[in-house]
Amino acid sequence: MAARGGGGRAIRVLNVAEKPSVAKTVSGILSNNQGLRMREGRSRYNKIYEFNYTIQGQPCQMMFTSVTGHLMEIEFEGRYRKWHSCDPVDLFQAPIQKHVPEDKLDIRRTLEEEARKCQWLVLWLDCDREGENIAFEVVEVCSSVNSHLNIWRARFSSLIDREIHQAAQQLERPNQLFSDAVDVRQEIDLRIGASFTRFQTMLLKDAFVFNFSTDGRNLILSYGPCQFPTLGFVVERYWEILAHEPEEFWKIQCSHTTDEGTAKFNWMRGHLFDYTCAVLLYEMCVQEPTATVTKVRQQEKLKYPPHPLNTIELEKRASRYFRMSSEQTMKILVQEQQQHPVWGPYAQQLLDPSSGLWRNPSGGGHDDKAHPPIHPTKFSPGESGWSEDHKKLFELVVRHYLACVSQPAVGAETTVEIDIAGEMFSALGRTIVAFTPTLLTLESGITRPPPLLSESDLLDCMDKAGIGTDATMHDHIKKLTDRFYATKEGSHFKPTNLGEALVMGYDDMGYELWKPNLRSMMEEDMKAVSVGNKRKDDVLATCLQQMKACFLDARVNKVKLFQALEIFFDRTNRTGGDDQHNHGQLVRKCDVCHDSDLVLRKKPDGKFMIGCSAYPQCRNVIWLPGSISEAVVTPTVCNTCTPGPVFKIQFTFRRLEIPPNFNVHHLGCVGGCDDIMRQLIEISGSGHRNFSSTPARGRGITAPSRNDSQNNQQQQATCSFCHQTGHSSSDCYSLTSQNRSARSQRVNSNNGDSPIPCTTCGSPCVLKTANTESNRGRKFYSCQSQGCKFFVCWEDSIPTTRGGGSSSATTTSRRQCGGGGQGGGGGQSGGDVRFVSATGDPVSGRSCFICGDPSHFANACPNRGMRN
DNA sequence: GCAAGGTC
Repeated sequence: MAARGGGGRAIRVLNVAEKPSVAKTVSGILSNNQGLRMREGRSRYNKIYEFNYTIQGQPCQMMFTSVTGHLMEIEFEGRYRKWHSCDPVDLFQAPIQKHVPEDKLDIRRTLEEEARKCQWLVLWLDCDREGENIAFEVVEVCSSVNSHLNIWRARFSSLIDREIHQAAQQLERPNQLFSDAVDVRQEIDLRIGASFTRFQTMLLKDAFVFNFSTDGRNLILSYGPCQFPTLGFVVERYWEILAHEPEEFWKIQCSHTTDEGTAKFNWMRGHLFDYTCAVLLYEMCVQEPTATVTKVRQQEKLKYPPHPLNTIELEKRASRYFRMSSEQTMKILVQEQQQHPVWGPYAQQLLDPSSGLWRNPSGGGHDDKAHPPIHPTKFSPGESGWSEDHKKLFELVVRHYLACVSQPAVGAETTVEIDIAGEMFSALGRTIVAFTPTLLTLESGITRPPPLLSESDLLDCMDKAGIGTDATMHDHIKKLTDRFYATKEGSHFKPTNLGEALVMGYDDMGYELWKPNLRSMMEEDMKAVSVGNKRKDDVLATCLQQMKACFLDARVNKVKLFQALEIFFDRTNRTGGDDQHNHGQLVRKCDVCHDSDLVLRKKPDGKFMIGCSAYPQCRNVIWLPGSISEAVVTPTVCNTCTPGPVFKIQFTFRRLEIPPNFNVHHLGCVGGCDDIMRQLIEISGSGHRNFSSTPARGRGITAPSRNDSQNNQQQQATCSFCHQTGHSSSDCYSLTSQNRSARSQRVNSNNGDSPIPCTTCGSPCVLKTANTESNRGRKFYSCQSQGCKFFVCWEDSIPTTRGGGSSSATTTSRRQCGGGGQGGGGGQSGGDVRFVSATGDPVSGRSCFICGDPSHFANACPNRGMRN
């Protein structure tokens, strides 16, 4: 710390913590609970503590208050807040503002009032990026009323006396770069989330009959950079389960029973999928059954203590051991602890240097900079007023902590390997010399798919991929059920049809928007901003540019979303609200030809028109004012105009092209009842006239053209996917999972004689039959490869004629998959040895090798097994 | 009516 307050007089210091409890605790520590006074602030929860303290020899009169997390929020400027007020793509550049929301205004008043009276501001926010950003929010509020404040940052990671005093004595300056990284995250999250959510919702919500109850709530098909990858994990596992093909395998079981008990030996090949081969080996063992012990290995086994608990690990363990949800766990966490009758003595022993029990905890490799590993802060018997869950959780924290600081457990392990007719088996923990097995059988088993993801698995996936923070992960999981994207069955998550269809739609476009990569890339960029390796504005511009390109492309390919949803849901006769960009949005039935629809379209020059969808056979047209900048058909039906329904249109006019007494926003009707519309046509002319005043912005329809990239020559790299400059396709946020043209070539080149290859892994797809009312009996292809993503397309949408080979599409083998194989599809793993039979013939016409009866296999033979 | 991040 460089500066000091003036002279010997006490200076007034405003201290601000991230939450009320920290303000209270830190005040208690710094004042040593002497002369500590508390008074009310403007906000009910955020008290103000007062005490005297000395910083670097300078007497200080301390005022200590708090905020409750972020003080400010970002939001689009007013005219972009209504869903139909603009094209969702505009949200990638719509102006945004940071403001203190209504429910935080009282906290702002407290800060303003106190800041006016103070010379110093000391920020006691958490020492992570979010905390740094909140610090700057506090600075903004306080500086606005007192520009002379000397601003300091206290850095601490736990509420321990020594650390708090040290932080107060070694004040630093706040770190702008850390805060910048959060500004970038907030803006990207808002723009991507709002644009895709509005797009998806308006496109699909009214276009399908969703056969589930929304409990009276408005259905929102939200997209978020955290919630969607979380859904992705759930769907991906579900697909692995669906794609799992049970496969029979064979293993030789061997055990030896004596008076001391039974030793079970595991076949070191694990299991074989080739029946003939397993039989051959088994027969060799049966004919020559003496087991020779080839190796006895005795070694000391150390069981290392666990790493200290971080919040996520605590949530995972609480979920696994107690079936407590992560949300519950967070709530139950406690601070109080005293001498405990059970673990108290062990703790005392640990602390005794002469016991030699102590060992410094190992590093877990994670550091969020804001919190130390979870540890008991005090002792508590925990008997009074604690719920059972409360006690269990506390015991977990204490026991885990004691384990962390203990020496590893030492055990002895004996491995015995035996040889029967050249086949090796092994057993643990027994010492035997030579023997004839009491049991030697050939057993069959079947591979099982992995289970659905549990909450603990899901938290693990999110943690590994960096999705969310320890405080928000359970919110993202909960959002999946709130949005009807997934259901919780027991402690496992299963995607709903809606959740699966959305992921399928984007996947089929070739996008990885549902995968964690996007968030991981953003997180890397945030880190680069926070250490000064990348500039805030550059990261923002690049990311938004790429996501906008991705958005526009997704809109062009929205038919994929329709196709995916059609598999599960029936269509309504309403088109989606986004349809202006291809087919037009339905306004009413055409009153000239009485056959087709009048639809609202945006022309390439940016002007809007309403014409008959049967053009050029029917040339009916309704003229619109030329001053319209945006027009979107709403679900609202005019109750005056007939024949109905005539859907009202939300218009936005260009301010300079309409008289001042007209509103730029107008929910209008084109059925003839709307005087405002008539007047505006008279004043500004209709859309077919050429106005030179304001060139049309032409947004929304076309993907970024090559001209865009040519205009910007100073950046060399041009992405081959989104055609944006400044990055290559490998760094593109749009993250196509597949080259799109290669993808369509694969489907189109199918000559009908072979099964449709999966566009992801190349393995054959199977034909399935849809079971919804409108598509019942319609066939679609889906990849059945283990661990592969799902490729889906309707059979009748494939342009080529299939020549009698369609039945071959119903058979598939997962071994033909070129890209699958990971993802833990089989419940059985390890030791899989696959044999190709010597003749290469398929194993057919099997009969029991023990008795020769073709009615059963050896595993079901009454004569199976061999006993001494 | 939209995100994710703080926190009560």
